[in-house]
Amino acid sequence: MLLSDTLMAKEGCSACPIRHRAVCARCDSDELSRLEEMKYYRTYEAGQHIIWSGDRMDFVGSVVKGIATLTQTMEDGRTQMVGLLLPSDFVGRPGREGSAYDVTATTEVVMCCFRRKPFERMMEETPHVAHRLLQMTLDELDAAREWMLVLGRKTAREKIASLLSIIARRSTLLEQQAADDGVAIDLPLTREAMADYLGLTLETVSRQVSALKRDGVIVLDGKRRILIPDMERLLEEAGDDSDGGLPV
Amino acid sequence: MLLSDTLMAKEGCSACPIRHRAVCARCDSDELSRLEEMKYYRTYEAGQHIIWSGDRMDFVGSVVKGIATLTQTMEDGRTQMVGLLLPSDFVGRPGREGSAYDVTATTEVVMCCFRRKPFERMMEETPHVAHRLLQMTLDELDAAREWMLVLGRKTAREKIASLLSIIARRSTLLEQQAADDGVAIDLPLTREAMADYLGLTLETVSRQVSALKRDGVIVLDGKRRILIPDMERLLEEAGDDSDGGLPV
DNA sequence: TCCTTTCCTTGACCCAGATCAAGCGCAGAG
DNA sequence: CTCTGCGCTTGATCTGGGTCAAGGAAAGGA
Repeated sequence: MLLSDTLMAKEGCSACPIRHRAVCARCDSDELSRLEEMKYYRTYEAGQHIIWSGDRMDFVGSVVKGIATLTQTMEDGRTQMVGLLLPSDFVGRPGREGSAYDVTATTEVVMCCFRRKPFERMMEETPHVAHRLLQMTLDELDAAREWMLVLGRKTAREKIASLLSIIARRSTLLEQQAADDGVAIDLPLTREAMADYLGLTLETVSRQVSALKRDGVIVLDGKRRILIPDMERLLEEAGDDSDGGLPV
Repeated sequence: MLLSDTLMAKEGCSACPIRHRAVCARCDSDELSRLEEMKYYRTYEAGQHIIWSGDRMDFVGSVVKGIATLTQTMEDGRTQMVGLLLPSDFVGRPGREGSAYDVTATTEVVMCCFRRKPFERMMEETPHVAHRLLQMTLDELDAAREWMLVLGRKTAREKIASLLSIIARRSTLLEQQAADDGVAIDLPLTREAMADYLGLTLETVSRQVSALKRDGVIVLDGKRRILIPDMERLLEEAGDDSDGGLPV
């Protein structure tokens, strides 16, 4: 999700400030009102499963509030997070029956949903929506591939720094804070969830967070609130070649 | 790419047996002839770069013949393969200027290409194409996420088995061999390329391939040709929960 | 108030896979 | 036919991160 779109999302339809614009930034008013009639909201508590892997999925939607995770689990219990869903992120696969992943609410989550069939029908008729979804999916694909580099080739310290910089980038985009004297992020994940995202154990995550703190790369305010005094420094630690990077 | 589509691809337009159907399985003849006028072919030698990361990319296309890889590289030289392109796979990002990855020909590769701008224009006008591309991109996203589990949580032995089963699945789909008495695959990758795909070193790849051979899970015929006497056994070794799996 | 639970930290030790190093085998060049 | 180089294998050793284990701290709940 690009900055400009996020801004548009903020000034979007009053009932659902993010979703309409996120799904289709260029819909005309007819299409907007059709979307309006179709939509409904659902709230999930922290820890609740939104979708189980293998489940039949009869809706698609966007996260409006809160944070959800996409995870895959092997029979023996090893789990890997494959996506992090922040407000404005889309959930669901138009044209697919089932979900391949577990989707779980990390905090309380509000979703804006559409029943899948009518949504798919509308997608067929309104090219803009399909086009927008293609762009969003390409963004997700880029993010997934960037994460493959993190998982396959980075050290534990670099992995932590990568995760923090991605979360920092996304939350500064959403909150639009200038961040001249450092960025503060509210870490929405437990150490275990971070470990599942990074392909590490929670002990290693804890140790590396402590190490980054000891070395002055980050400042902890409690367990979950993290201050990043120097973003450049963090990106260096992450081994990122450019400050830019892809939308996640 | 689904089995049914691959079959359709095989009986598709004579000049380019795979591409038209791959891009749009449901185009009517007008659209097909427009595609026909736009297309051109390019051949790349083994080892040649098709696209450099960061390059402006003025075309999109499909692999018709040969194998190409998608890789990401850090400044210090660590590299991670993020995709494997077999015949019928699509290359390029409609709506994007540059490529985020290096695309390299592993064998001799024939690509069927379209200049990006006209292709994008056509995409706007023919919803089927956009829809088809969305489906293909969703497949790639699923494959990327499945790979995240491999990279983040599997052991070296499981990683090798996962790679072999994915290549076996894909090549049996393409070649349509029944494979009752085992599957034979022509490994199109060096040990180093396999290592880059799996987030390992080439020594570890070599050792684990030897171990799988010793344990009778695979049979080597030279360095590159691999026989899989029992596919179920291999999938077990890969730690895959189901024999099914996603299209890659 | 104390107790329980959940999340986190830190230490001690171990092992899978990395690193360093040597050598094999085959294909193409001379 | 030998030489050379590349891809591959295998051995020896090292180490980053996993595993096991012991608490600490903060947030409810009784």
